[in-house]
This record gives sequence, structure tokens and C-alpha cells, in this order.
Amino acid sequence: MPHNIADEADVLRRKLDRADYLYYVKDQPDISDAEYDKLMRRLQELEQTYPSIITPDSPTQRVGATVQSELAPHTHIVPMLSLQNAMGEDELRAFDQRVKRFLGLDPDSDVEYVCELKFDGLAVSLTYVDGVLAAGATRGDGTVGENITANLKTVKSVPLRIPVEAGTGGTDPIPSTVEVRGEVILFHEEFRRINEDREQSGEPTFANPRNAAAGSLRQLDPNITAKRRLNMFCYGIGACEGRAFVTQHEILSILESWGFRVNPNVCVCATIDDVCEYIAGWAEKKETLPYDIDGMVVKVNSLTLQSELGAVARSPRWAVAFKYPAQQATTVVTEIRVQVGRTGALTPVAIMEPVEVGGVTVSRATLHNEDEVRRKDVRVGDTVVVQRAGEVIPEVVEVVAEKRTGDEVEFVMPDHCPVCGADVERAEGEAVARCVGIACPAKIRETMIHFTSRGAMDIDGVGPALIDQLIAANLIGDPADIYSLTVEQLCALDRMGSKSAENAVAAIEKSKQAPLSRLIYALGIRHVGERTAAALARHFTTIDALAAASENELAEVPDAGPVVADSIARFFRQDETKRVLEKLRAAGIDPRGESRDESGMFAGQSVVFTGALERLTRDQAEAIVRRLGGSPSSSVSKNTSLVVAGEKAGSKLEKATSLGVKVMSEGEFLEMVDPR
DNA sequence: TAGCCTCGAGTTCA
DNA sequence: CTCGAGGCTA
Repeated sequence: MPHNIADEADVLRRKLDRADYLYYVKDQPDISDAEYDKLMRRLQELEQTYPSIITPDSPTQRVGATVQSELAPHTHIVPMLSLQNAMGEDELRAFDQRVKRFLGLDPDSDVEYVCELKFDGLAVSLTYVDGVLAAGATRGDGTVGENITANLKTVKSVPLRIPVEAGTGGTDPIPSTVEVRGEVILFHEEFRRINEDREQSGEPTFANPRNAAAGSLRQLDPNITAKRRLNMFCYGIGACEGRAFVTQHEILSILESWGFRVNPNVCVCATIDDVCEYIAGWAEKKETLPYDIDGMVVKVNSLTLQSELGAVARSPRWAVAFKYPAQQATTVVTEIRVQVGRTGALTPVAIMEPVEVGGVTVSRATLHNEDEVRRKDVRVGDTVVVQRAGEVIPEVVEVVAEKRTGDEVEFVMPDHCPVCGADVERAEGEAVARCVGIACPAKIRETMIHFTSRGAMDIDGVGPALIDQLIAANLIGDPADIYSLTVEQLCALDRMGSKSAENAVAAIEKSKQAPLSRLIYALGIRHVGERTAAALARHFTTIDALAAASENELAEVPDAGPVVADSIARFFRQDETKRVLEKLRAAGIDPRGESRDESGMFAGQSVVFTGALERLTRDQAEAIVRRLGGSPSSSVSKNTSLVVAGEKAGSKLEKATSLGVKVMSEGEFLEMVDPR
């Protein structure tokens, strides 16, 4: 072998190590992907030709290890302890008092703490011998874990060796043996990517990033792990040969200088009050992180005090895990009810024993459709995990299979409508089953609620409750009947005073002025929502022109194709529709189309609002955009011109940032449309 | 014809 | 907010 080959390989390894470090630990890449690939290919070439030069810490060894038949046990030198939980500020202060009592300190004195994020992932330990990664293992029972070295090597933020030049300029030698502790996690973006892939290939999806990370790490085939871009944050040291530390905070900085990824969100707090304040500050902010945390870890900063405090059973007395109120909880499904929507869609809804999730009581959650019920295999009597997706809407995450008794009842979609008894049909290739009944009371009710709703005729004071009463009293049978209601009729109903009756009638009267687009939308034609209704109104200008249009004419409207055209034509052919339109006209409703400013500052642009707006309502904000010639939209894509992000903006903001779409705050938006 | 972009529809709780 | 499906475009 030529003498300089080993040297060249070494230089390549250093360059690749540095590139991995800058990219995966520091988030500041210095070379392009192409350059990286070139270096990697050259190194692989050399190692293939001269296998004797391969070292265990070579970057080529991150992938390509062979499949194992089972995971070998690994004994930790220093056990990995688990932490006691604190469920609120009270328990946190109780922990502080315990610490002081144990140390024989005055209850009013202060102990210095370090607060760190508690990642929702998998705790692992990395063992380095003479600076080279020798073993990696899961926590296991704390004493013995599973050896997952090959899998951990595929995690790019895990250094394969601690560079000799690290630390304080060489005067501070790398310990001969050191155990580095941390948490392996999946970022949200990567979690989504994995689940999308699995969905496409028909594999079951992971319920949450933690499960996905655990599943990926405990793979027997490291090639699979390599495809899941895992990440690791390090926060502690177990055994350490020939080096002592003074504080937890010092440990974090040393780990960072050794090239480990250390999370920057750390706070040294002089008092327990500061700790509480810091933790409260993250209660909301944690949702903006690109990965999951399930709380905060609070540690006594001084290692001297730590060893004085020691441990009880398997948890140290010097640390505690603060848990934010759970965003997930388990409960029991008591019933799967079937609801009938405006379009006749049958939706299974899980009725559950009420349970607290993130501060609110949840008792029902949609199961969307029959396929979804099958996929999650939810049965009546099952114990299930529920969470609030996107902070609000409850969702059944998964069934707790271990709690099955065998008495659970599988769900079957009824073949007759639970409300009117008509046949239920599921169109070829569609996910939803529908009631075909023409006069299904549920459909009529939902149609009327839709007609009066915000965005449609917007009749204030006429909501679902009143509509139910009116139907029961036989006062209305279709939406047009609303316009013949009198104050006297309304007053005669239960729980209806003269004042609210007058208000309702006034609102009904006012709605007669609604623009054509609203009326078209209010009719509730299948496949015609707000946007399509607006496009139709612009194109036809009167309801009669729309009603008379042929399918070909309808399909000429932008955004309307054969399916939409067929649905509209079919709707206007029905005798029922003709009767209702006649009644509406008789009541004095004959709206004209509206025009828009084509020279406004948003002309031809698409604007998306996300998060909670403080000074404007959604409707006001969208009206401003429309007035200035733009179209408000609900989803972000690369065609989006602008995203206005309010408080607690979520995935849309993330997407906008990743697509490089212009983003501004509500304040900046107002400044722009109305500079003063 | 495939893949992207939008829109429609359904849903929960305070 | 999320999913599914219709329409448009490369």
C-alpha cells in the first residue's frame, strides 16, 4: 500500500467529521452536499481498496453495518437514574424544601438550580474509550440496557470520536473512559416525512415522534435507522475516568466543546422563584419548538451538593422532572355514534368517559370515516389514548392493546341512515358513506344551520338551538321559510323573549341584502364552498343566470370542472330547488354580483392568515385583502404571496418559512394596508 | 397522466 | 386543523 494512502484517508475523515459537526450539531454547514458526497466517495474508494486502513470511527462506518439477530445487553458503568416527577408549582417548591432540609439549610435560603428541556424521546448512553465511540446503549432498567451501537452511529449529531484538540487547548485531556448521556429524538418535520412514506407504502404509521424514534433505534437493521434522520441532545455524564466537574452547567459547556449537540435552552437559576418563572415561560413557548418536550428538568447545579444529597432507590434527590399538564390522556370508549351531516355524510364519533386533556374535559372525538376506524381499530369498550391535535381538536391517537378484554365490540357502518332509515351508499373510491334519503331530517336541519351561518346568510340570533325549535314547531321546512317568520311566532317559543325575537327578525331582514356569492354559498350545493360560490357569482351576476346555465357553461367558470358543473346543474334541476328559489324571490331576495378592485396592492396575490390575530377578526382581515384585490387562502404553498402570522402560529408558519414565503406580523400587515 | 395546489367538509370545547 | 378529492398544469 502506498504510504500516503492512510494519511489521505485520515485527512478525508477529519474533513467529513467537521462537516457533520457543523451541519448536525451547529446547524451551520460550511460545504455543499455535493462536496460532501465527493469526499465521502473518495474515502469509501480508499477503504474498499485497502480494507486494513478502516478505523471504527471512520465516517463510512455510520452506515452499512450488518443486520443483527438480536440486541445484546450492555451494562452501564454508572447506572442511568430515572427522575421523580413534579406535577405543578406546589410540588416543585416541595422538592426545593426537601433539598434544603436534606442539606440542613435554612428553608428561606437559596439553592442554585439549572433548568433544561425534558425531551420526549429515548434516553441513551454513549461510551467513549480514548475519545472513540466504543458503545451506545438504551437506558433499559437503568443498570443494563440494550447495545445499539450500530444504530447510534447512524445518528449524525453523535460524534464518532471526541477530537483531541477539543476542550481547553489540549491542556485538558479527554478522559480515557467517559459515558455521555442524552436523549435521541425526532424533529417534527422528519416525523411527518417518515409517516408519509409509511402511509404510501401501506405500513402502519407511528402515533408520535417518540414511538417513531424508539422504533427506529431498536431496529436490528442499522440501514433502516440510517434512513430516519434522528437527532441527539446531550445533557449529562455518567462514568468519567480522570476528570472532575464542579457544576452541571460546566458539564454542559464541556460536552459542547467536545462536539456534542447541547440544547441552548438552558437557564441557571439563583432561586426556586426564578425556576418557576422560567418554567412558566416555556408553557406556551414549547409549542413553537420543532420537536416535542414533555416538561423541564430541574437539577441542583453544584455537583458537591448533588453528591451530598445522593439518591433514593433509583432516583436522585438532586433533580426533578417538571411535567406540564399532559396533552395526552387515556380513557374508555363507551359508544361509537354515527352523525349525519348536511351532505348526508355519516361520521362515526367516539363517545368517551370524560377525561382532562391539557386543561379541558374531552368526551368525544371524530373518527372521520369507516376506514379510519378500521385503521386505528377502535372498538366500543376499548381504552384509548386521546390528545388535542393542534391544541384544540380532540383526536383518538391509538388503542391501548394491553387493556383489551375480548368483550370489545367492533364498529360496523350501518346500512340504513340512523336518522331517517334510508339506504346508505358508499360511492366507489370514496371514503365517506352517505345517506341517500331525500327528506332526511338530519340533512334538512344541517342545511338550515348552514344557510344561516357566518359566511353564508349570516343571520345572527338564529342558531342550531332555535332552528331545532322552529322545525319541531313546524314553522320552517326549508331555508326560505325563515323569511316568513314573525315576531309573534318566535315569542311563542320556549326560552324566547320579545327582545331576542325582535333581534332575530331584524337579522333575518338584514340578511336579504347579502351579496349573490353568499346566497349561492348558503344554498349548500355539493362541491360549492365559499370560493367557488364567489367565482360563480362573478361569472353569472344573477341567480337566474346561474340556475339556467348548462353544464358546459358552468364548466367554463375558473376552478369549476365536470364534477362541480354536474353537481350544480343537478341541484338546480330539482323541483325542490325551484320552489325554494321562488319563495326566496317572493320574500324580496334578488342579489347582484359584486365587483372588486383589480388595482389594489394585493391584486393577483394570495394571502394566508395563521395563528391568533389580536386586533382584527379573521373575517375583517380577509375582507381587507379582498378589498385590495387579493384572495385570502387557507393553505400555504409556493404560490402564496404573503403569510400573516399571529400568536401561536403553527405548521403553516413552519411551512412558509421552509418555502421561503414572505411572512409578517399582524402589526406589520396593518401598517402596510393602512399606513398612518 | 402524475403531481401539485386549492378548496370543501366535518369536527371540539369554553 | 386535517383529510380527501377536484381542477389545473407540466
